[in-house]
Amino acid sequence: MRMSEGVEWGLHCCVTLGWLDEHAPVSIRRLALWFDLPQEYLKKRLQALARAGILTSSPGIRGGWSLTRPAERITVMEVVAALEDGLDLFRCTEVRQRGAGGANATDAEFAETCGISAVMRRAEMAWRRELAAHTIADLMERSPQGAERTRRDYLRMAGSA
Amino acid sequence: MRMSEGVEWGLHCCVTLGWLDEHAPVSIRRLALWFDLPQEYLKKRLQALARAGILTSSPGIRGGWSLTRPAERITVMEVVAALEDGLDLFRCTEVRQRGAGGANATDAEFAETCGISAVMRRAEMAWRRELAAHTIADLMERSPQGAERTRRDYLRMAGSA
DNA sequence: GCTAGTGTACTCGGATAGTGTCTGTCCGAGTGGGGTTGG
DNA sequence: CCAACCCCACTCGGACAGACACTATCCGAGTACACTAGC
Repeated sequence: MRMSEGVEWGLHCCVTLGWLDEHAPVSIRRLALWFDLPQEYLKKRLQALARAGILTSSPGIRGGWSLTRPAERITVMEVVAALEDGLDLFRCTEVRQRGAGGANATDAEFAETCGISAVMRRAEMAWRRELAAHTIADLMERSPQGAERTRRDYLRMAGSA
Repeated sequence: MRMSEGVEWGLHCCVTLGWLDEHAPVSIRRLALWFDLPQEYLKKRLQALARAGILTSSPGIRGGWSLTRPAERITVMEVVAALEDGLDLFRCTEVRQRGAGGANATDAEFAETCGISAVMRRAEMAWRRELAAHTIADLMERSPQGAERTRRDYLRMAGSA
């Protein structure tokens, strides 16, 4: 069970787009160059973020990607949810009802949720709560050096490439 | 990102083995029949739990599987960790250091951990903490009907099959 | 009666194959701005 | 000088292929108990 790598890419891109807000929109080519990521696949991930209302894309020769909202109002949870389709870490398949073990149970017993499922759900909620407690703006503030360097080097790259 | 189904199976098996403690060991054939699961693959999952010191297997005609410890001292976290190899939901690949974006950074900047990685780690810790707070015994107590029914029907099944 | 041998029901570990998701690439189609051409 | 046109860099969405983990099955080998055969 590993989270898809695209989540990391998406978060870095959101932070970078936040830093480069005044130079928005940023093209996928430059973003891919910036992080040395496969351009076509990264595009797919950003499209997923667009469908979730986190990013906007503008077509045309000066087009590219930008945040739809101020970074203070985009939680890490939203980004993760947009990039991980189902988002259910644990999916209860009601094993308890299958086979000889579940054959002679009353309906009442299965009416209440499986204890295992309940514990898993609690844990997932704790995980989500933590992710929802942090925003893209938090991540931007966390690395002021990165912000400065990104703005500086991005302009240099934009000039040459 | 979905947790492997074997985790659910493993937890149900641990709870069942806890309930059937006095009839231990329980053979893999009966466990697979009990939940209508593929016997050979379930065996592999239980072997993983044995490697983690959660279950013991005994060979021979009266052999089978049993818990190594009282259910009060087996946490859900342990079972999940044993069945999910890596267990790192999020794995930081240091995207920030790659490409043009990381080219001109000082070493000092990358010395401290990536903010994204830190947030993810916090969330994972919250998840693990919740899983570690519950034991197999908790799950056993949560469904007294299941306990009674399991003991009753298991004996019936053991008699016929 | 005791011992050795045999059979059975289990476990262990390796080998192999199907399936689904994640990763990655390619292509045709659409769009907006800028440069060019013609009046 | 102005307007119409064309080109370019960008986006969108679908199609497709490879890598990898998860799921599933099969097989040979080892082990403990029960039962049987022979002394």
